[in-house]
Amino acid sequence: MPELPEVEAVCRRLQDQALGARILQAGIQRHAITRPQPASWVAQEAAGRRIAHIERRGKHILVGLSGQRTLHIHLGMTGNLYVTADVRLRPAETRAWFAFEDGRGLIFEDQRALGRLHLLDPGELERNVLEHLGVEPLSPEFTAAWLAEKAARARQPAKLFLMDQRIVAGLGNIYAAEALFRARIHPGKPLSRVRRQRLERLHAAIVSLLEQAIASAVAAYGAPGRFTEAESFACQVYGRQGEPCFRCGRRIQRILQGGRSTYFCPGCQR
DNA sequence: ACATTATCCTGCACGC
DNA sequence: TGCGTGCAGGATAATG
Repeated sequence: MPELPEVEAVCRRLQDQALGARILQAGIQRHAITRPQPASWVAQEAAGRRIAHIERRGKHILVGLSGQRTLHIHLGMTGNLYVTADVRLRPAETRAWFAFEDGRGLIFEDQRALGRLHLLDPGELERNVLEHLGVEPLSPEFTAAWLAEKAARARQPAKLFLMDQRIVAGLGNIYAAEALFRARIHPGKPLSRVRRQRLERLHAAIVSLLEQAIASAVAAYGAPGRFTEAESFACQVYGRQGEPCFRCGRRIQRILQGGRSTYFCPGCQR
């Protein structure tokens, strides 16, 4: 499941391989991924443009094209975006492809097809994407003081706070759970009831967790192929229901929050 | 106004 | 063996 670190790894690789390439032709294999934009329109509009810059915002990939258009891609649960040596050879789960002049191409692969791809003008990019995203957790803006200020008004469970992309952009189910474990905060506890010292610990945990995860995601993503959370990062609570906590030995529990699984240690997180 | 639930998708694990 | 069911979840829409 691509969260911020995996998306960052994808972007760095694209910056290495796709910058400057000109899109000769594009194809959308699964029309639903561009909704509500017509797939044929997206393909036609992308053709002829050059890849000028590539950025990440939260879990969103922004491929800046010539002529003030941005290819906006969200990988969803199972998506992957990479440059292939021969764009004529495309895997079955290809949802969209962008052929370069030199025969290479950009492939958007997505098994479950929950990912999205749009072609946006600057106004749409701002209104449809950027406006809805909170602070970048690895930017100077994200400080312990900033988190404490937001936390003071946070009434929802801590896990839901961390997963809300409008507050902090980029954390998903795995890293939210792991950060709370490291800060020893119960996922159901509103952050408004968490002491300042714990919040500082949470801030530090988020930053160090993401930095470590980026390093391993970049390393794991060196060769073509996909990554998994297991490859990119060693989880201490996620997916470990019933197994002993590495710190206190109690069994890791799984609960549902907002219809999603949350893993935590009942001994360490109170 | 807020919180919970359904929806989109596919593959896989599971039980009968 | 095979089939149906449920589950995984990021983000948004719809519902209560």
